[in-house]
Amino acid sequence: MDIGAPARYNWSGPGDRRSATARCRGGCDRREAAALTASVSHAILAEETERQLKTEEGIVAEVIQIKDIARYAGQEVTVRGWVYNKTGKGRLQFILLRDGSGQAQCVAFKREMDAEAFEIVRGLTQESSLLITGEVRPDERAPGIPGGFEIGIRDLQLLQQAQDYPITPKEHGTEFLMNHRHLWLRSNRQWAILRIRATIIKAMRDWLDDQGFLLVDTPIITPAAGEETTTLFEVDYFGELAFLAQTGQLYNEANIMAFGKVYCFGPTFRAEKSKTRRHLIEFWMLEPEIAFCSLEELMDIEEGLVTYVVAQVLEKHSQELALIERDVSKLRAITAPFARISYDDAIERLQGLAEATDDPEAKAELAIAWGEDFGSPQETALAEQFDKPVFVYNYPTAVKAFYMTPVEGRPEVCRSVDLLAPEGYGEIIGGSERIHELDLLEQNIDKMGLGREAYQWYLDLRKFGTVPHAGFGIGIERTVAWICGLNHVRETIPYARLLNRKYP
RNA sequence: UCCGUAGUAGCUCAAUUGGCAGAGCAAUCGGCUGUUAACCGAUCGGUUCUUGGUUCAAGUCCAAGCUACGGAGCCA
Repeated sequence: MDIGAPARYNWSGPGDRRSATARCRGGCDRREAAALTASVSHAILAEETERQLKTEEGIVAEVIQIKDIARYAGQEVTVRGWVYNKTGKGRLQFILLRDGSGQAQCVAFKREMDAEAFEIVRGLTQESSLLITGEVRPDERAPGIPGGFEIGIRDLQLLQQAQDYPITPKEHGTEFLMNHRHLWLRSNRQWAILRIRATIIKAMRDWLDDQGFLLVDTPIITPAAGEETTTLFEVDYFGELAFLAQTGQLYNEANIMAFGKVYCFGPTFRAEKSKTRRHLIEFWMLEPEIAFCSLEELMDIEEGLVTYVVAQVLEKHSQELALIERDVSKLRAITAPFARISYDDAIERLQGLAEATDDPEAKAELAIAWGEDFGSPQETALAEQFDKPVFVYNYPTAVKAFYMTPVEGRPEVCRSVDLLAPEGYGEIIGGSERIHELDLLEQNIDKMGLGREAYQWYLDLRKFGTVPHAGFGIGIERTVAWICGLNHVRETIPYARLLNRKYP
């Protein structure tokens, strides 16, 4: 469990008025400064004021980001941020200041600074906001991100003295942390995960852009179901029924006929009553779609995308991966090619595993007959046989969506492929060749009872220059959970929407 | 929706066979010149999830409900 910012402080009660700047910018008396706290605080935040301050009395030096601290060794700088931790040793005080880019230890010696400024340091509470000015010096004892450098405090300006920050140094329960998600984001572990998430999304988009894909946005409010009607959120669209999108795929199929290779990226919504570590009600998905593409070519693309994303995270986030204690040797193993096994083969392997085990419980969990879709324990058992993601292709047509192409001469299976992540993270990608023949698609829509009217535009695509094509969807949160080694997707998104949670 | 576990101080938890409601952390006050979730001393802190029941006596037993967590199904 993640712990919050540690803090120890033993001075400054609620009645104290310490939220004054150490020195008012007009050179005014400190008592006046206290009275002016609010207006000064606002002013400090303004860019113009910052420039003014630089010209006065040396309170503010060059404002830097803590991630760049090593470049400023020996120089006086100003950092702006929040108190992540404070350790008092009497006349010596340590502040761990975070500024969003990193963390730096700031050290206050009573003898070396103004008495009142020192008292402000002594009274600092967890998550109080302030500006600190002082000299950067290398010190191998200094913790931080990156660490190894600290700031000897010469002066500071308190913006706000925080009171009773709820996330304390000891462990907290999931419910408490999720109720305080807006504050939990400040904790190291959450900070690291969400930075990696951003890189994963950027890497996916960079790779696709470089491969000649075009980002083409698809609607969030849609007139018809993408797949099944039971899992949709309904929207009142000026008196008519509409739905929140659960996929952009059908629109992607229209878009490839205009642009060749496209992808959409956005939130999708599923009103499923799923309550597992792999499910969110609102989740983000990236969906590429390619004209003139076979299932084999689709697997090549997925493999290229996933290996690039993992490599980018390894290259850019060694610091964050260390912070969340991810075993990076497992990630370094993620290189092409990935194993490709058929559904038939997968069933045989699972039946073999079930036979091999003596544990009756495990035997029951693994039991599967041809034609059934994999359950969660089966998916995990299958993926455990590989130390890389594994492709499983040609699933039974009956368990897959209506638009997937049947295999020629063997219509009971279809040209579909899932990518299962290792370490029990399950399916992160689902994709297929799409049916491009009008008759067959119409038959399937009728068979599923979906109603042709709603799919007229989709059927049009098979009338005006239809071509073989394929595409897939990759779930961002599952990918982040796997790459970060998290046991639940709720930590992979800033504000998770779960079965019983829409707050904060 | 089903199965399992839990709900006690702001947080994380303890409380023997049904017999005075307890600790660590946080907060508050004091001490400390190299801390890494610092440490030491003191103080403050309670509708034991709710409702009803059994009992001389209920945090503990019974019933119903609520909430959360873990798992299943469904899926990315």
